Amino acid sequence: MRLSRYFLPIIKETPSEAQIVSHRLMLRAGMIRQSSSGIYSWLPLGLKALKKVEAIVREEQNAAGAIEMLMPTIQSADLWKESGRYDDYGAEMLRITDRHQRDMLYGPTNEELITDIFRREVRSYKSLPLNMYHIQWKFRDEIRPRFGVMRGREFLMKDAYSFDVSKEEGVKSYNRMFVAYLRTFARMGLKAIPMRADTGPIGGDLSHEFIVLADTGESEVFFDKAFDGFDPMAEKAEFGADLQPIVDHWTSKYAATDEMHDPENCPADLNEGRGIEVGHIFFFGDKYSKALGASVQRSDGENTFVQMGSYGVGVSRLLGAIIEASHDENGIIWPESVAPFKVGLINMRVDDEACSTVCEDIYSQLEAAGVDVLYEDTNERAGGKFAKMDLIGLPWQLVVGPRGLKNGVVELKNRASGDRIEMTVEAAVAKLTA
RNA sequence: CGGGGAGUGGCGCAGCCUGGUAGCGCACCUGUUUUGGGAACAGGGGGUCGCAAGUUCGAAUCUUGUCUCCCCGACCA
Repeated sequence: MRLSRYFLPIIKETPSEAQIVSHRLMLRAGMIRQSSSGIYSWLPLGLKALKKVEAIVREEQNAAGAIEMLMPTIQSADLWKESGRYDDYGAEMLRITDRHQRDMLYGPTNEELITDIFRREVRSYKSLPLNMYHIQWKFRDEIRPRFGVMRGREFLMKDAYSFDVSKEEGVKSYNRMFVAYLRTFARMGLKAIPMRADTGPIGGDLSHEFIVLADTGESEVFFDKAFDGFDPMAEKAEFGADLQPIVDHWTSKYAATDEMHDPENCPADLNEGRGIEVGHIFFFGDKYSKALGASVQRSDGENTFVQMGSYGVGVSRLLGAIIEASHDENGIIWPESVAPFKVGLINMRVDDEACSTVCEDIYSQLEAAGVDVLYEDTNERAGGKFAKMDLIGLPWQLVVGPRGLKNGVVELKNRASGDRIEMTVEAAVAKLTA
């Protein structure tokens, strides 16, 4: 992408409405713009990063055996009245009336809808286990939206729903999601710790929140120092195998948010910090299947209410969480796996023919190799180009200027480490396409 | 919902107390000189001052109402 033809509205000053660093940087880097309180438009750069995060979530869900589908944002109130949550959910649910005066709502979650689909179609235990998910926009009319996309009213969420014939099988489904979540967050460069959670309005008795550590997190967290040495990617996840040992490994050590923390009954030597909840998984048994009459016939011929779990990831919130966890005073530092572009190609002198020729050549080579590259080909001054690249935080900056070209070199800068290395064009292209 | 604050060119703000027809910085456009860490000079465009009533010869400024946004608290992926 050529920056001269891109839409990247940078803000030099610190926006006054943004209190936390991820919100400030997302506004400044031209990723998002607020549309109304807690509701945002995703500008091209922000959308690109959002799609990267979404792709990782999707890959790990698929790997764990979940099947993607898509349910609507607008739902009929009927199912919610049937489950009893139409009244329970309260003012947080955005209620809408259509032209025929039918009660509708903008979905805050999808347990009812998925259960309805299930009960209409599935009759036999032979169809189980089943886990279906979608990645869809949700709306919860938060009392007070804040922190940009971290707590918006409209947000993108991955929610998966598992169906099993028995509690034992249901726990296996739960464990698959548990491990998928460990991998998902790790791949985004995040350290996420599963913590025993309050099940809240969704209900159930088995539940974990996945908390990313960040100073600006919303809840206080307490966890065993042993987590410092835990690496989710070290354990090879074989989703067909018994995952209980991995889950046990991660849940045997103490970890709790403030609401679940028990100072009377925890190890003495704990890490304390703040965290951002980026995922929440529940096993709630037959709570919804009973309310909505979703049952299957077992091999013994008896009918049984299906055992369900639900598994959420705050996809749009993750963008904020990643930036909270990875930035410096100059801007965002994207982990390569979720960076909107892998490399920013900086043409120091657009009006210098030799310089531009080399840049064009590098640009087409990188594009041809499938490298996501943002070519800074504007007429801006050097300082502005550097500041902008640091702000948007692409992992690599390739600086091409007449000064270096005189000696046959370009400069490759690593955003995270700040290291700059001079090398030939060929070496730089080779490094970036490796 | 309770408490606090703010709405004035795209952004950040001043002006309001003490009414007289709107200003600064950045951004934007043109030109010239510049060009390796957010350039300089000159010229230029852009605002019915959130909205609505009212007071007044006259309202950004005073009064009332209303909408929106932000911050603190209770609630949430």
